[in-house]
Amino acid sequence: MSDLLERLRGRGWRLTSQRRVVAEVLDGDHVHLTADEVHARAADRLPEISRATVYNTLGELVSLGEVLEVSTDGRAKRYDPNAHHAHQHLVCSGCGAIRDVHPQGDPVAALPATERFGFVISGAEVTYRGLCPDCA
Amino acid sequence: MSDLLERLRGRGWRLTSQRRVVAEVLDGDHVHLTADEVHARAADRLPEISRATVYNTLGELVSLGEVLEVSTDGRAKRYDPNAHHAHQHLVCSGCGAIRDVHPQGDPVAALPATERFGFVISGAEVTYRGLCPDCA
DNA sequence: TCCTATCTTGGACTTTGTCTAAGTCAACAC
DNA sequence: GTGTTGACTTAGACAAAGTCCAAGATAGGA
Repeated sequence: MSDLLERLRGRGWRLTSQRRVVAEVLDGDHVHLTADEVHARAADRLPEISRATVYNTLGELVSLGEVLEVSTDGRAKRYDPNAHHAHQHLVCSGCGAIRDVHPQGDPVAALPATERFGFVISGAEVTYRGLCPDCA
Repeated sequence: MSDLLERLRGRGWRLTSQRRVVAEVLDGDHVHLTADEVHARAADRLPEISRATVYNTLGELVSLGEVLEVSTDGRAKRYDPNAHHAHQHLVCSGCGAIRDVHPQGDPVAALPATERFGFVISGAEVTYRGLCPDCA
């Protein structure tokens, strides 16, 4: 994730301790935290950080394409730092656990022209649902 | 939708005027209303209907499998009465318009066993994104 | 017609997210 | 190293979406 900070500096970002901590919290695989969870973990390291700053920083990371916004349950949005490798999500209907998964083929190709109604398609998001080994 | 009311009566539902109006509002193709929109349209016919009743009724219809809950934007959930024909959704990134679409093949089949991590998969939801003819 | 479990209501409350005005500070120039 | 300045952060008010509850109303069976 340190290269992320370099990329952000290259885009004219001021490198504040708050932004650094948010970026650090979002490091790793299969990370899908809500904004509140990001705030809680960031506050462990930087107790004064405000919710508004966490929301601002997450929004900036999303619009820069460094982080994906995922809403799998209609509740809080989740933030996925794995934005540079195409993937979909597998969600446990029992406990809500989320895994990144890689289906075969391109889902967009499965939509025939007659089913596109003149839309210019830019992409597709797939959410697989099921029960994880612990919940099954 | 009148057969829906019959099915509900068969399941022991009390047939109140509020439930009848909510079911009527949800009649038709390509209907994807938010709870607030359902409430507004229901209130046109039955001014005293409360938001709580609309939420209750929608929740009941969803758990009976008569209506699908769709959250395409992380904002308000939308309610889709087309629950008895498998379909996916195409959403305009410009204006938010939603169409029901029917991709080829089964998206679940595209997920190899090695990518299932021991989950028992129950289904998949696909959201296609793009620009509609008016917004393009 | 009466009874009662179920349903509805209004309003308080919670969660998630946005906005604003005032204060702070990173980065650049010197 | 010091000063300057515009971008950044903060606390708290606000808003949208949804849930919960106690009290009153009513559908449908007896």
